[in-house]
Amino acid sequence: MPELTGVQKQYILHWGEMGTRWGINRTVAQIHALLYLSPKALPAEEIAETLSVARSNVSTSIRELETWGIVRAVHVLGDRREHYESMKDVWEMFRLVIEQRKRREIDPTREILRQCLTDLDPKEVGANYTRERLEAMAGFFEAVTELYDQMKGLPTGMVRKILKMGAKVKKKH
Amino acid sequence: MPELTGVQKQYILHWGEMGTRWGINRTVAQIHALLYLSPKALPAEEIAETLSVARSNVSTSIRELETWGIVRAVHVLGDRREHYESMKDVWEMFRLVIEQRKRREIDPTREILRQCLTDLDPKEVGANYTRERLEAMAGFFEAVTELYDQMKGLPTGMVRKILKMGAKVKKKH
DNA sequence: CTGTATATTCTGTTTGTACTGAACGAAACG
DNA sequence: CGTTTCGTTCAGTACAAACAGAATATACAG
Repeated sequence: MPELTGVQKQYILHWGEMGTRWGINRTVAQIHALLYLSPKALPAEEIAETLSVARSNVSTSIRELETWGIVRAVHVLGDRREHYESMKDVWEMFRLVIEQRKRREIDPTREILRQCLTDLDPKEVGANYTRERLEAMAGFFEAVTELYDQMKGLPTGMVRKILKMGAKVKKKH
Repeated sequence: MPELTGVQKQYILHWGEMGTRWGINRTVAQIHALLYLSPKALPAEEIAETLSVARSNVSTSIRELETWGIVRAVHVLGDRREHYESMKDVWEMFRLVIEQRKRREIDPTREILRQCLTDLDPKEVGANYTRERLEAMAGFFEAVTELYDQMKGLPTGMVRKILKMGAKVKKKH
């Protein structure tokens, strides 16, 4: 992946842009896009050059991608540099990312909601209303978690099957 | 909603924190949390005081929440200020947010991917590999869109039913 | 029409994050 | 054992988003 073609550039730039919207930093997203498109693993230096960012930036970004488990270092014979490659299975990549965001964002929220419901003093003003609202919110997060648990084990093709079944159930009503 | 109770404070602060992680600004999220817990609509001033933020900040944040359709202004007899209230149906709220984020983030990405596949010149080096990767990614986004379309019309309880069916299908294999 | 209350827009400031370049450290090479 | 090559960490800088407060606009009351 020496010089980028127009299409590659477009994809990488767009991916970087999308990343920022999802709370993922632009460089991290761009590096991932680059590695995803690259048929072979790339050394840090080449990534830095290709994207015109500092090597230190590449270093920390790669670290983050590794933490997520969607990029890993591989070794090339006769080269002592680390080469980085992206996971290519798109479904698995998103599964990993979602799993971890769930852990960091959904789970703590469920926890807080439970805590709030425990702490809620029935004597204070409006406690009933507050409880009602918190319980509605908590119920939603429980359902989302359930949904996640159901989906996480499913192989790729399975999702579509279930979707079709869902469509049928919907029609009946 | 004059003074906040401990539980309310906890919820609002956490919600603000979560917001930032999802690319939603803290004040917007906090205001939403406040209105969600409030049994009655609140005027801008009271929101500003309760959360200790500038009224201008409240103004723009409310505007954003209104754009999403999860907060609206209501009028109170004998008071010419606008009072704001949050939608209380959690599922509907998230449906609205997701719908709009999909429009702004998923749809353009699908578009770009299609564009990239069209623009891809078979003659340039590695075109086959690039196409393979882009198609895998495009396929994923198509599936997500399909999933979204299937789900969007479903009433709340229906989701669980489908999940149960999914669980069964899974067991068979 | 004038004054007052409310809402919005604008401008400058603050704050937090991303990033660079340099310093440092560690591993391989000769 | 010194030198070179990589990789990481650190300190300062740059940038973008969020925010406060002032200025402006709008609507209502008397």
